[in-house]
Amino acid sequence: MATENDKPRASLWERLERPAPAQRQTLSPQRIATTAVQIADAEGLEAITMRRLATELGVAPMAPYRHVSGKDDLLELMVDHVYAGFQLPAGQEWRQSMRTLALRTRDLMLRHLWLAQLPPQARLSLTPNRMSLAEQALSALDGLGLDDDAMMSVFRAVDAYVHGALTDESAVRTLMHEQGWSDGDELRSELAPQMIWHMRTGRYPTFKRYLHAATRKDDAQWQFETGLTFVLNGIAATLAI
Amino acid sequence: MATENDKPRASLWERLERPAPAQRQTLSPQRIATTAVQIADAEGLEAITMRRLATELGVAPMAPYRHVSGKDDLLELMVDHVYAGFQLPAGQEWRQSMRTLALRTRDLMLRHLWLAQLPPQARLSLTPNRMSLAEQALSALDGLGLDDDAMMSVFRAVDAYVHGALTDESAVRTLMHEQGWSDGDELRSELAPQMIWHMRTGRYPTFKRYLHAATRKDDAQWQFETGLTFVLNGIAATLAI
DNA sequence: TTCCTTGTGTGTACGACGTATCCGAGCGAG
DNA sequence: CTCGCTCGGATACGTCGTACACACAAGGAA
Repeated sequence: MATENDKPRASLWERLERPAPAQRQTLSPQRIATTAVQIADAEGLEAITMRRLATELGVAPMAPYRHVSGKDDLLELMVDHVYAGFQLPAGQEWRQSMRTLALRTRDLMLRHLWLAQLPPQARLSLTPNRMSLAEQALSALDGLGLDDDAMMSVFRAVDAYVHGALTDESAVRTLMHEQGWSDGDELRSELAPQMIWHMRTGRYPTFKRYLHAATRKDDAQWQFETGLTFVLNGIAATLAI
Repeated sequence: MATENDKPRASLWERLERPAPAQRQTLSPQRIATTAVQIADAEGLEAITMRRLATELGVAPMAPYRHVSGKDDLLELMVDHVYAGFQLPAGQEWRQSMRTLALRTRDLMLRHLWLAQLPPQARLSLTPNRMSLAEQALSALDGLGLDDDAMMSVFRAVDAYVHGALTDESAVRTLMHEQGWSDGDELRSELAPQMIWHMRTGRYPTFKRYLHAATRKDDAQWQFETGLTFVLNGIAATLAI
């Protein structure tokens, strides 16, 4: 016969919403999520270890497994935790809503750099708070005369841009954090030898010119907003909204 | 005194370009890169293990360390390897160039799903082939009357959108590959219980409507191109080019 | 020739990791 | 009281990245 997994065990979110039988224990999904997020914020995603988590919780290594089925589950829980309370102001113009969505997502991802490094499972996970965010975004696009595919394409385009921009931005910050570099100058001075070597090959004249002439090289905020403006203007121009 | 790292050991790329002293050995960075990429393409990034790599090369576990300083170095080598030969057709309109850049990057990332899962170090690494790509993209934007910051912002916006869109797309494919699901139907039928449970909560009416009414839900290519059109139209409209 | 340096692969070993499995203590329901 | 459930503890296994000491080969200097 097949393996005995016929009853596939209620999903994480389903279990969480059940009555909670006398929640008096020292461990709970909430506490686990909070602690794990603290660790990851302070020391990066690699610091997230079932053992480290248990230590931080003052508990044996296997104890968290009672509440979380494994590391993948833990990561999903963390994602949902940081998205809690993400609210989009209602009743605004679509453009303002999408802009707010983008800026708040950026803030969130800069506060939790590990969000940009999650494995595929955790990226795709349909957590309640992320579902809620999608719902809010879609309903901000409702009533503009767009069909459902178009509405989703707008949301997805903004979301894709934001995540793409933030993978870069948080990779830089993660690197700085890991190396203990404090500002952009230190970063540049450490990476300079590599860059200089590349430039000396003479293969990248346009890039070299950029390095010398650009004035916004380190203005991540400006770069993000400039790209965001492209995206929003493109949506408006293409869909005539 | 400080640690004795005063001479910081030539960078990976610097070493690679040196004359190569009698390349008669069984191991070489090329062979290592090719083998590692094969493994990752076939079995995903988690299958990349120094030991597994060594086995595949028919060599002792520690042998590759002679050519690659560690796993991070290996990943950079792999990235450079798959970007080899990425050429943008010259002499085209900026819009066509950016579109080609986007479509080819998508192809590349779908062929090598692990590109979307790299750790921060490997994402940022300035490999020769990626530098060359940046150079080509920037020079395709040269001569349009844009200043250097604007040129880079165009490149970065397109790149950010592509990477953001592809993290989703390759997460889906990675999941399907790992689980052995062959098509989108199987994916959906496996994820359906989760989704149905969420929908039953009644919290996501707009999203639910989308699920029922949308016709492009599974057309990843259409979604990608639609978003890309937004971005390119937005660039054109904003910068008047 | 002989020696010695330099580059390359081998063997062994260590400390961390994720997690399977078995235990026992506590407690509410009958 | 006792049954059975829930929850944390203890132990253990296999795998990971990689430090380290060694062997062996080729080639230039003596």
